[in-house]
Amino acid sequence: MPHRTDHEQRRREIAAAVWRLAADRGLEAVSMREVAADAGVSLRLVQYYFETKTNLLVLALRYLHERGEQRTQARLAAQPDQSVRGVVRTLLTELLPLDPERELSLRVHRAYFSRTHSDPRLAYAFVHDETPIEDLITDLLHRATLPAGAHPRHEANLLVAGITRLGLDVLGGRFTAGEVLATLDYHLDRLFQA
Amino acid sequence: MPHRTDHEQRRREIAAAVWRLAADRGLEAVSMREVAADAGVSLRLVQYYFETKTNLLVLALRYLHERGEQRTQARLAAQPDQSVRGVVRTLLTELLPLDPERELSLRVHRAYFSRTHSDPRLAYAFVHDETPIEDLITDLLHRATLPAGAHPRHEANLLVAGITRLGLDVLGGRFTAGEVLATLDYHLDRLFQA
DNA sequence: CCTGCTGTGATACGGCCGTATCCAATACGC
DNA sequence: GCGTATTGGATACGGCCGTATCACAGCAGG
Repeated sequence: MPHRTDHEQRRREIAAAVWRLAADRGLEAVSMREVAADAGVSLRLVQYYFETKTNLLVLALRYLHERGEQRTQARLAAQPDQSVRGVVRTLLTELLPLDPERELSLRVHRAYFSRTHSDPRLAYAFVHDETPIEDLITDLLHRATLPAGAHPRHEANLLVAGITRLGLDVLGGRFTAGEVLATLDYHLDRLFQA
Repeated sequence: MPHRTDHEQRRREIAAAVWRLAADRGLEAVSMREVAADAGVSLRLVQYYFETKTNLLVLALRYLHERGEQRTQARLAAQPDQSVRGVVRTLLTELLPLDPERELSLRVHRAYFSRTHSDPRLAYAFVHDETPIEDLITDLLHRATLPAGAHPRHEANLLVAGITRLGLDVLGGRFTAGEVLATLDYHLDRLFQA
């Protein structure tokens, strides 16, 4: 056992255990003991690196946000279609469980969601760690040629809120990913009709 | 038959305590003891009328759904504007916290939401107790004259999902009720333009 | 009148929780 | 090479949880 371990790395490994537990069985299954067991370390270690449970939950969420933003940036940079429509579509499909990683993110967010409104520290982390995507989409829509009378802010608000909810509906089996993508593309067609 | 007391009535009173606790402090604050204290009865009584905690949570949710459907029916019957647009608007504004009763409903739903995906019995109650409103809206849109190329199913899906999410955003203070109503009316204008 | 079922109280039990404490092993600065 | 800060294990503590048990009041039907 090395003397000098990489705290940051350790914390990320333990946070990943939080993600797995929260995604599979909800936040109420995330206890210090369960996290330790899932991460393959002792209870004491989890205490050692995070001090308190609230801290653990907040940091695990922050790490998840970081990873999400990196993923979004990477996907934006990598895609061939750099049109406004293409960028908007990429931003919105980040909110859907289209691969295991995005599905994990969504499940963890769902697990955190309720607690977010009864625990102030979690609420802060939940709200402040992410840039409001509505503003981004609104700006992008302003930059494009839309049909007469189209209102970027109202369009962005419903798109973001709707796709966010439809992503959760996919998790819950109320819709398939294909159905949601069809709905999304229908609305993009409507907005960006040539 | 019951000896003295009205079981149904008792259960509803206790369920109301569940609502209050869940709305204020989340589902994790709903313990048998807290519910008993909030309802002003003994722990034993809660056990007596509901047997188990899962039962308590499921029935409390069912009562809430019942009340919501009655409220929707009443509002639909009472409103002067019986046009398709008017009915669609009423159905959708039922999803927003526009008065204390709808706000309570929304807060309770938010509290239940996460647990819904880790507890099978709650999941069943959550999904099966409510008629899928998307189908209703889709039918209504089919019945109306929409702009060329408008697709009722896709329009209904985004409207319902979006307004559902925006209602929660109002609870969280990310939007005001006025902003959300403006977004809703913008989209209704778009669909029902004369 | 008594037997028995319904309704209610007080309290006990075992379990998991978050946190705290005590202690052992390591490896670097000196 | 030795002390000491860092890293980690084992275990204890007090609290709340869901559920179970024991006791008992009052009305019902024989």
